[in-house]
Amino acid sequence: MSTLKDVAEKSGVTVTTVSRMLNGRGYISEKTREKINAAMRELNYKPNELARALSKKRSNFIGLIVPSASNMYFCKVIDCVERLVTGSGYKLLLCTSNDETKKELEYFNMLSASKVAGVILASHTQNIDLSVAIDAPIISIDRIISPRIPSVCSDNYQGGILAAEHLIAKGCRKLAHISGSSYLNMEANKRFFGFKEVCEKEGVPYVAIDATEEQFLSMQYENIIHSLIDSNPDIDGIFTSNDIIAAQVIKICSRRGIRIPQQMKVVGYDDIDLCKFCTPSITTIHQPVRDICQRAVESIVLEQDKKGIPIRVTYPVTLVEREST
Amino acid sequence: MSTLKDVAEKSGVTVTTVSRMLNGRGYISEKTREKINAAMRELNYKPNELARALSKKRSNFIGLIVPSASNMYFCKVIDCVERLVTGSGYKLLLCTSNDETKKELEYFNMLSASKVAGVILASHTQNIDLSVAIDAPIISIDRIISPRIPSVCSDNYQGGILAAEHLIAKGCRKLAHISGSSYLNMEANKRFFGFKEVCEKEGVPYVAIDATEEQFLSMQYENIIHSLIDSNPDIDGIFTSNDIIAAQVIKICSRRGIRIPQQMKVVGYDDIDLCKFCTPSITTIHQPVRDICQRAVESIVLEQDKKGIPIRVTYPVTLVEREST
DNA sequence: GCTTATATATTAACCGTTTGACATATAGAT
DNA sequence: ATCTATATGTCAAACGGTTAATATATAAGC
Repeated sequence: MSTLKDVAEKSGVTVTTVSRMLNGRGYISEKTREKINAAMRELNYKPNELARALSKKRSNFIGLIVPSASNMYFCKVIDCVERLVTGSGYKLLLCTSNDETKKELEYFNMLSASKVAGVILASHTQNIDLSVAIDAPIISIDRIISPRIPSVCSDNYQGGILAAEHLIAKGCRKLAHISGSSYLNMEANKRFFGFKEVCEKEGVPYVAIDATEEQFLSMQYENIIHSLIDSNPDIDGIFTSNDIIAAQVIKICSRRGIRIPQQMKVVGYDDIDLCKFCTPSITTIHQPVRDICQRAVESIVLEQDKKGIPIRVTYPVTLVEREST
Repeated sequence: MSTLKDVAEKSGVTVTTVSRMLNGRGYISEKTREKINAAMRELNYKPNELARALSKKRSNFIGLIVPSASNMYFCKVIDCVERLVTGSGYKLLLCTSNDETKKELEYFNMLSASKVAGVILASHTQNIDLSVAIDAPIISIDRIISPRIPSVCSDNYQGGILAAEHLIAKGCRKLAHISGSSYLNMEANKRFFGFKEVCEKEGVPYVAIDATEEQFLSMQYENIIHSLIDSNPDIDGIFTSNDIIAAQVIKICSRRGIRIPQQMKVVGYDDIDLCKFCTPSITTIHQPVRDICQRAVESIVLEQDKKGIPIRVTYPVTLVEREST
């Protein structure tokens, strides 16, 4: 593996000159530039990123912490972030925390030790001031972690409003809401508040139940869905806080012979691919994941040059109507 | 941010002593060990991983290249690999190649420049000898890339056999096979060969169609499914090369009023979460993703110490029966 | 008491870059 | 011919670790 020194020797200049060219500082004659380029090509030179980062006291890694990579919503986040990070000349260090604070802290230490350029947090960690643990910009996605850490969210409150309005407009007389684990993501609770507000304004009765953290991670909600329907057989519309719950509602209704959308209408949340693949396909609230991720990555990149970034950014959501309503 | 030197000064020894302790080389008195530990704690010292890697000429990053992170099968791979990599003291650099050779090469150069400890390839790159591009162990998942690059696969041929046998045992009289893009993953083609062999042995007629690369990436197979059914209205069993196609078959049958499993039986491949969430749920061939990933990560770790690893490893698959058959 | 083995600490070079300080060459202005 | 800008290049010290070679202290063996 050839080094800067090899390139310098081969092209008859010093390492400083080569480095200067590589980093676009100072002046370089066209002739020298040519010589260096030729040498680099000939030696198949690739700058050692570790040495470079050590010297600059900053790597071009960006850390992304998600609870899990097997949850389809986070997959979308991972996919978007990876493309954006790479597109901006950085590299993605992926961390899955299982939503455990202990693991999140370990990852923070690890990322800090690798001198990452920034961290994007899509995992919980309520009320922990992580900024002390790392000397790099942090930004959280769809969660507000502490007053000082910037966040980029979608309009969860509005999402709840859209869902409730849609169900009511479609003729539902009694609604239900099933949330993910409200403990894990306080922001997402706003979906319920929006939903609730509309129900109350329109005088439509509703019930609400909350899944546990364990259910969220294992993605198994059958039990609570069954008991919800058992104890409220008159419900004709369900708004779920994520699409995975919605898919299971559909499954259970089908088993129980409840026809969708005739007897029961379902609105999910997130708009993951699953919505399209289900039969019937799922009406849902579309989160602008791409926009959110783009903002997050941009923030990290901008903060490299100490440019100020807004502390709170909110993107609008939209309702996507499919077969389940 | 404190350094080794700070720790050494604070505990009244030299950096070598501290480093020696950190790396568990040579001898350290219990007293010294205590002093150093106290100093490290007090200074909240974290070794700079970049410096360490530079010095050792090898980082503890492991690169994973997948076509896309939004495909549910690869999500599972990402999730498994991340956990295993972290569990072995490494960090995951995630790369999404879109199955483009050019991008894969770029990623290889990038990974090489970051002195990764190894690369796990779950993306195509047929017949390119990537080992020249990087001085680190490479291992491919579910693909055979070149004679010299080790791979870990599941038994695709057997998967095809299980699927066909199951459909025939369930009473199907005419079968169809829809493959992903056979161009992208030659290994997966063996699923068809296994399927074909059983059909021929049992004297069951079949048709086979192949999706395009574009369809694989966009996950939209509706067109070919419609035309398959249009031109072969007598098919009563379909074996698809991945679960996403299977979900769409179910969707289209439902639209066309073809009842599943009564009039049409469907077997998918991979056993991603989607199978459970679909209505009806999907019978599929289960790939032991965890085992495969574990083997892959272990291989990379073992090769750090130049331990030999087998060039080809194959894991068995199983059929998981659900509602679609 | 002297030699040897074992335990512990030190010095300094190296990993591959970046970069501030400084040197030299060239050309234009006076 | 001298002075000043401007262009081009060089030296050497960081960055934060690792590690081979070497020195010193301690205990054991005879």
